[in-house]
Amino acid sequence: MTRRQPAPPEQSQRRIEEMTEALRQAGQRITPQRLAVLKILAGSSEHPSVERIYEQVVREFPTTSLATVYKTLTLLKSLDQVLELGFAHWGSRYDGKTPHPHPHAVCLICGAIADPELPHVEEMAQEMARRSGYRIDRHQLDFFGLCPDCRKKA
Amino acid sequence: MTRRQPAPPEQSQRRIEEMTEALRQAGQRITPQRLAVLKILAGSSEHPSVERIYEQVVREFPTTSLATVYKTLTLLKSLDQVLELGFAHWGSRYDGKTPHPHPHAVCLICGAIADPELPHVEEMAQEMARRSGYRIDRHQLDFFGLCPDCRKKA
DNA sequence: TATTAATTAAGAATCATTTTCCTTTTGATG
DNA sequence: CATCAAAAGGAAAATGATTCTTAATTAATA
Ligand SMILES: [Mn+2]
Ligand SMILES: [Mn+2]
Ligand SMILES: [Zn+2]
Ligand SMILES: [Zn+2]
Repeated sequence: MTRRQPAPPEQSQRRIEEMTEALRQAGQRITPQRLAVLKILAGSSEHPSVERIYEQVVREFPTTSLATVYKTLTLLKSLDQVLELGFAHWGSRYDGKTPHPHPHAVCLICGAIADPELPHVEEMAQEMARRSGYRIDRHQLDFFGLCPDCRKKA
Repeated sequence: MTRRQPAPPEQSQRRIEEMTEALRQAGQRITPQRLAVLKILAGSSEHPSVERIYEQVVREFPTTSLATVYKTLTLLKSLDQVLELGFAHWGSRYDGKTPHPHPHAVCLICGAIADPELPHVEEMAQEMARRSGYRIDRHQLDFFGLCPDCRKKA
């Protein structure tokens, strides 16, 4: 007897547990639909859109509505278990693997999103706080351009 | 006889001329409505919203429609004469004084936006290009928190 | 099993922005 | 100055992502 679904890699597994634990601690139920959303967030590094998450949840639970996906994301956001990348013109994208703020490279053609580690980000946030007088709580640092694939094709 | 309107400061005046010149070079007409939008953009450091710009234009030209403001902003964006700060949840804000990308501090309570000079921004963009393999064309670097006023009140 | 609260589905509503379509204005030309 | 074509403006409808509302379903637990 073979597995129908490939087992999630351990790192993804760990994130699923972190997220379910966060929900439990907040007194929230782990429903099948929520678990499906969690798994997609923990297993995907493409920074999926709501629509993309919904497509995948519907495969497993065909009656699921978009609103449920939105609500689950709002809930996870409030627990800092997912990072929302809010774009004005293309709708939001979500990162469930690395839920704290970090910089992103965004392809203007195909929408691919990469998140390489960048040094000096925290220093920059502190410098911004110092110079502006604002208390800085979070940031969204987006660099827009063309991904390697689209550069070749362009 | 006194002036009804305060004369715009020279720096603002220079920006108005730059913008009108850019429109002319693009073969676009300088209509009264467009000029009104230009003046507001050149004279305001609050990073006004569309709504805010509209309010002020309507004072001078009461029949102006929101669509005209949107169309003018789209035109100015295409000429790189205004910088759009696109926020997913609060609508866009515009900077006509400094139309090239630069970092901002955004108050989550009152919506105030500051733009102190920050060093090492270009280095960071280059580092992002190097590490991601993307060709980076522009960026939007937003730091969210509380402005000095709202810190006191909170 | 009964009680209660949480969650869900489905569709309506919202809100910023864009589009459509018609009217007005503009600038060139005679 | 009169005429005309093109550009721009105005009003309202359309759009699209997101949120809200309501009623039905489900889960927790007494
Ligand atoms: Mn990321
Ligand atoms: Mn600015
Ligand atoms: Zn690409
Ligand atoms: Zn404030």
